[in-house]
Amino acid sequence: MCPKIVDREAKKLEILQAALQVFSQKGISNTKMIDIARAASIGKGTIYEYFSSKEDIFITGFHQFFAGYDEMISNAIKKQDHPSEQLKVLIHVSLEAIFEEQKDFIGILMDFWAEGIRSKDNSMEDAIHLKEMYQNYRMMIRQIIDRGIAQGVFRPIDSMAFASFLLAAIDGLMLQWVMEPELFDMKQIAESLCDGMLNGIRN
Amino acid sequence: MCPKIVDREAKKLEILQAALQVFSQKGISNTKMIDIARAASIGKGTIYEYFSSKEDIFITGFHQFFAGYDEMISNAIKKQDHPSEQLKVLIHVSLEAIFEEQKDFIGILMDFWAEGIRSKDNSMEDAIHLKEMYQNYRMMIRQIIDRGIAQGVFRPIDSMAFASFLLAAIDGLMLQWVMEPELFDMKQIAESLCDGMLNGIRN
Amino acid sequence: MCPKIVDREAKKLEILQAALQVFSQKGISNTKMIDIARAASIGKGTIYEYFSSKEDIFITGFHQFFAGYDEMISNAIKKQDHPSEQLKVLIHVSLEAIFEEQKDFIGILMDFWAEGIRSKDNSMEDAIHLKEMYQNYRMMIRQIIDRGIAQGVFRPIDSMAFASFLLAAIDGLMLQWVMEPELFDMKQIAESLCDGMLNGIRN
Amino acid sequence: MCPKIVDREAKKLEILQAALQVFSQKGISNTKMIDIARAASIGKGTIYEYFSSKEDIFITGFHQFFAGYDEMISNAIKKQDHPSEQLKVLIHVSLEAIFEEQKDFIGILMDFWAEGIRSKDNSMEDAIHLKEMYQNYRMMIRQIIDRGIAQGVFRPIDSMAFASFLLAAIDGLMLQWVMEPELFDMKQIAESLCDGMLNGIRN
DNA sequence: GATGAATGAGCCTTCATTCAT
DNA sequence: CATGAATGAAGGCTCATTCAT
Repeated sequence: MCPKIVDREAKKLEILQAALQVFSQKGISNTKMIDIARAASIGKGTIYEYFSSKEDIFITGFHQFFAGYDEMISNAIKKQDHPSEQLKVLIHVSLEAIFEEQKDFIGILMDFWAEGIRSKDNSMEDAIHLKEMYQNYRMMIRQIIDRGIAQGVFRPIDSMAFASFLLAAIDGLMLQWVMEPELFDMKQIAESLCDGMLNGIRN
Repeated sequence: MCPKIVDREAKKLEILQAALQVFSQKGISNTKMIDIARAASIGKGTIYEYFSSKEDIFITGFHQFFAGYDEMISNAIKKQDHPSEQLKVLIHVSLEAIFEEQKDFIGILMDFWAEGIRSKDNSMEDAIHLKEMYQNYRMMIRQIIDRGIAQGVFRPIDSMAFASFLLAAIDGLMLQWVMEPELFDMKQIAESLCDGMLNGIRN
Repeated sequence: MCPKIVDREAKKLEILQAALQVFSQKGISNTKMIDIARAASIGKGTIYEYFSSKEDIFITGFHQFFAGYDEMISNAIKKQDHPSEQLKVLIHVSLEAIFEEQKDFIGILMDFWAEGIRSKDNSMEDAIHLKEMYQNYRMMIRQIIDRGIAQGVFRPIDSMAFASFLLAAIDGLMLQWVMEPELFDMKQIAESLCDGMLNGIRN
Repeated sequence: MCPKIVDREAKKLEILQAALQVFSQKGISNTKMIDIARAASIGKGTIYEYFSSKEDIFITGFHQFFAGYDEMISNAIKKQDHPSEQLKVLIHVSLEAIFEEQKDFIGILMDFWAEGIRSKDNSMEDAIHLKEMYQNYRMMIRQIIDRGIAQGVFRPIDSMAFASFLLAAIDGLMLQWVMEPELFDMKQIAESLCDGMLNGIRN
């Protein structure tokens, strides 16, 4: 709470934002410390006042990125009451919000993905936990479905399998969007996905 | 056609296979030229007799990998006549065959994906064409659907959108499988996907 | 004489003590300015209010260390009157006192030694004068011997050579003690050295 | 025995010699890899083909240096039969030979010494074993003495203590010689040391 | 053709020193 | 005066590529 700490935290965040920016543009393994320093308008050495290594920046960025993502979706869901609406919101936010609010950072999502997958054979495995992140996401979906089933608005489907398919569809669509943004109208795609999914499970 | 050339081509392929093997195990950016050389049981310098650079190996490997993938699917489809069967086969082969026949190479798929996406901001863009590969894949699906519609076995849906969704589901499921292979029984997942997709479009 | 100046000098000394402490523990080239600052419970920048550089600290510490050493021995000798006793005291103090009174600082002696020797090919040569320190020490011994010879208590030996040998023995024994303190009982060693030396020159 | 190995070993030795040369001139911690490379007339990276790190060079050099020293002394002793002669030879070789045959490398002895002592608080302790080297040296002396006592040529003194004193004298004299080479005539000093030591123990 | 020894550009990281507060 | 955040020069090390044999 003392001003020093606030300043340091703020600056650390600033550097992190700069790093995410650069990661997004050049890819993680192509990003040099000097790039981050320049992006943050600081000296190369200053980065090490706030992060212990390049990997530290990556991991911190990774978590911040997904924490923000999670929070965005959680918040959106909490505002809804009805399971159908919650599912709609989840799909829409997952696919749309990120492009609107963090359009610049979409490249990095793919990078984090790749690195996260790669981290299985890595020293980073303990720090990355992409698996757990997916589990959380899957759980979020399952709970919506299960509540919907309990309330009788959804048919008694295998909520786990459904969650996996929905997750797969969202990720897969993102992947295609990244490659050809001009080909996809995300809003419409999201709408279609909602329709398809809800039609399939509505009672 | 002279034997020398055949030999050269054969050796180039051998190196490529070795490279793919190593890429698969260590990730592309963690693979050193010496690793490839050792895997191919040749000298480090010899690689440069067949490839101009590490990037050349990557790009050639990239294309060979996806060409093989494409061919596998194309061949499987050709053996079928009925659009429903073709769709089934496409899904099964896409999800299963790769794991069965190239189980060792699954890691590399993710890597190529990541690099392919990354190549958008890269000098490699002209050489990678991940976009075109996706287009081809999408087209394969569209043609099946369109023929099915023409034959009256499928409802007159938006075949392009359908292809995108199917592609998305396949990619997304793969992604999840890579992270938690033990969680997914691919055969069953593929079956479910077939059912869901075909039910949605069958006339 | 104004209090400010006294304060400054006192603080400078405080920092120097802290520096010697750290030098002793970590070795000189492994000691960072931040270590000294922390040991002195001051800010890193504050050191530069009292010393112009790390080298300045080293040199000042070097001189203070040996000045203290010299003073200790000189004082001990002055309390004695008889040359034999003076020689005994010199040997005992040289070998024992430092371990008893400055046990913590024994590591640093070796470090200063090494740096002092190294300084021959160094920019520090002008500041270190290890050679002169040895000369002083040798002189101290010579004067005792010469007085002893004059008084007829010692045989008319080559006092310079004797001083060198005694110095050599003291340094060499220290060196061995540093490596294996548990192997040597300094008090006993000192006693033996006294006996041997005095026997050799006593009239 | 195959030529490759011979060449590699020869080159490794060449680099080591160059490194020792530079160590000797600039001190170990002031020696940069580029200095060694230039001294060996090779590229910076080439060093790493033969040594894994700067520390590796230091440790290898350290051992080679002392191994050479040991061998020189052992060989000289073996040529003598009588304990008195062996002791004489040991003293002379220890003090003289190194200056004559490796005059250029005398600076490095001090450096290795300093580093060896410092290594007590170091990760290098396991690799350096300065303590063991001293033990070996001490043992060499003890065996000569013990044999002399057994043969009745030496008085029944404490051979361990004697060895320590002799060692101390040798090291201490070296130390002074390094600082003021012009002040000492090593041959004469060695002669005096022989006389003193032998007189003290001869039966 | 095949090889692996040699290379040096380029990277991450450290740390003595500076300077605005 | 005191401070510690900021700095950038410098160093150890890696590795894709070259080239003499």
